[in-house]
Amino acid sequence: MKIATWNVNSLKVRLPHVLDWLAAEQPDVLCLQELKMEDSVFPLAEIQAAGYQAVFHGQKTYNGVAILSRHAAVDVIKDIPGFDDPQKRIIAATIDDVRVICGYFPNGQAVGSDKFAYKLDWLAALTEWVRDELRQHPRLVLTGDFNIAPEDRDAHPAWKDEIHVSAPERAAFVALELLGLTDAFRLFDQDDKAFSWWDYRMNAFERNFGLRIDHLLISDPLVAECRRCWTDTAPRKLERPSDHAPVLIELTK
DNA sequence: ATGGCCACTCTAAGTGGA
Repeated sequence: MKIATWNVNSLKVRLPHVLDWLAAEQPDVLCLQELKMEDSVFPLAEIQAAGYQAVFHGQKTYNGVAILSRHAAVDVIKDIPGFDDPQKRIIAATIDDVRVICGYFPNGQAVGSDKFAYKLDWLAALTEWVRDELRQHPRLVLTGDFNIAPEDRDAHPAWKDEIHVSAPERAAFVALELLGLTDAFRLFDQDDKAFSWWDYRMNAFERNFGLRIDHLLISDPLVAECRRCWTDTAPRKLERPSDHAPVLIELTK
């Protein structure tokens, strides 16, 4: 089973890239973030024509998440239960025997800002909810755009004490791991300076000034089955790319 | 590196992203 995550930064603009990538990589599950569109205009027909089903939770201009899958997605949850939030950032579903939680974590803008406080509140609510989800679904993946680079090696050295790398954000990431989740990327040898996002400005991609902020955290039964985790930088090289690259895991079952 | 980009929006500049 192959499970992927990709912040597409507008599904309207990136739909051709997504369809090409589905055909090339043939993932069983693809989690998308930053759709930036309402459900009424979600391109369901095009995705179905590519051989995928979809559940989605969209929003105009900002946010929006979706799970595309070969097989049916059931027990769908949208938003963090009990957390009052107008921003559409969470969708969860069970596909085959794996619980998939797809999240577009808040950016936070700047350490100490109102948006930073929202990010930490959101992370705390997420953590308590995922604890419950894990009890019900031992085979679980929490994936998406976390907007957190968990360690120094996950950020270009120019990023210091800023948003995405601050101590409170990294502590929140560790709190998720302490639920019994493992950063699949670090199960395997990886290249140095392996990132998943690069700024559109300053030729950041060509110079590899990036961050690793898109993750797949997997529960212990899936750790035992995980044989590969990698970032596919090919879509970042296309004309008019998303600023994020897809990240994938491959499970033996 | 800190800007210079990109997507979006009551199609103008302004907001937000990371």
